[in-house]
Amino acid sequence: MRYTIGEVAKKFNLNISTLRYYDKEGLIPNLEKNESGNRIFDEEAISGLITIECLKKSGMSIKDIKTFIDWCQEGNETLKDRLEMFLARREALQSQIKELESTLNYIDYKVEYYTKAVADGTEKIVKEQMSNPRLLKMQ
Amino acid sequence: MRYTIGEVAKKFNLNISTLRYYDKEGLIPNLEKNESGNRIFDEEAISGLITIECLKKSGMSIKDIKTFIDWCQEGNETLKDRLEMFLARREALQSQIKELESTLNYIDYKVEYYTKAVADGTEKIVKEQMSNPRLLKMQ
DNA sequence: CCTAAATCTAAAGTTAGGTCTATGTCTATG
DNA sequence: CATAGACATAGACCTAACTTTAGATTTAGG
Repeated sequence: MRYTIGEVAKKFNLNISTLRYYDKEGLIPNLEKNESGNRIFDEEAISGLITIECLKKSGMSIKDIKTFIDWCQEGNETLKDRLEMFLARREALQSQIKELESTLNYIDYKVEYYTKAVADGTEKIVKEQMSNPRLLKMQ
Repeated sequence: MRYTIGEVAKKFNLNISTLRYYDKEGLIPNLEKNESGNRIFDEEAISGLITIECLKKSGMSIKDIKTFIDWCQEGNETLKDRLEMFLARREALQSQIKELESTLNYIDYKVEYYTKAVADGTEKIVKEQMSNPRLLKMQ
């Protein structure tokens, strides 16, 4: 299948200018254009965008994604670099998830705290009762 | 305990100017100053900063954190707002974690892919073999 | 065929969240 | 008691990742 920029924008829930910006930054190599200059996204471009979205979600910068895309163009010589990059991304993601889980734990405590405060109609009581061990552990 | 801005910056691994910026933005209400104007962070300021860091990690903007801090100053009238905010934060965090886990799943696939590619010395073989079901599911 | 909607480029503008600079005062130590 | 290091303010600057604008061209449907 082949898509216009508008179709792709809708598909990925991205702004059209974001796609043009990615193209300008070199994230979509070999992007076809028709005779009058309109971009045509083929399966390869789409699958590239899926990877870009994934790397973005993993916290990578556009610049670093560009480096990866360049490696892909360079062929088998860069396979090891690419593997190492994904291994590093995996580590990064795993610790991000751990951090979010610990943040969630603190939020859970706050939910408990304010649930009680709302029930009491005042913060005073819960403030005295919950000099919380979990909170102390976090510091 | 009472701390100088430098000590707090070290404790939280924040830039000194970031703390001044937070102060300017109103995130640290009732911050004491000594006679010559130097900031003094007491237990309350520190515990506020812990909450700020937590809310930041949960993806909240400085502006929204400010709204919360203001609610805290306003007293018991805003308890319900605060509870609702933390409930919303919890939801947000839970879906962030889910999204990161799904991203991790895709990265895992890429690791597998490139591990095989590196072993083969070429991408060609793995590219043909792994027209991956997991990948297809993601799209 | 006509016109609204989609696309193009280049370049300027925006936003969040800091970070840095210049200039001056304060403080702690040998 | 000198002086290096910490702190202060105001305001300029920075970066990433878009987003908007202006002005021109193309495409698609009635």
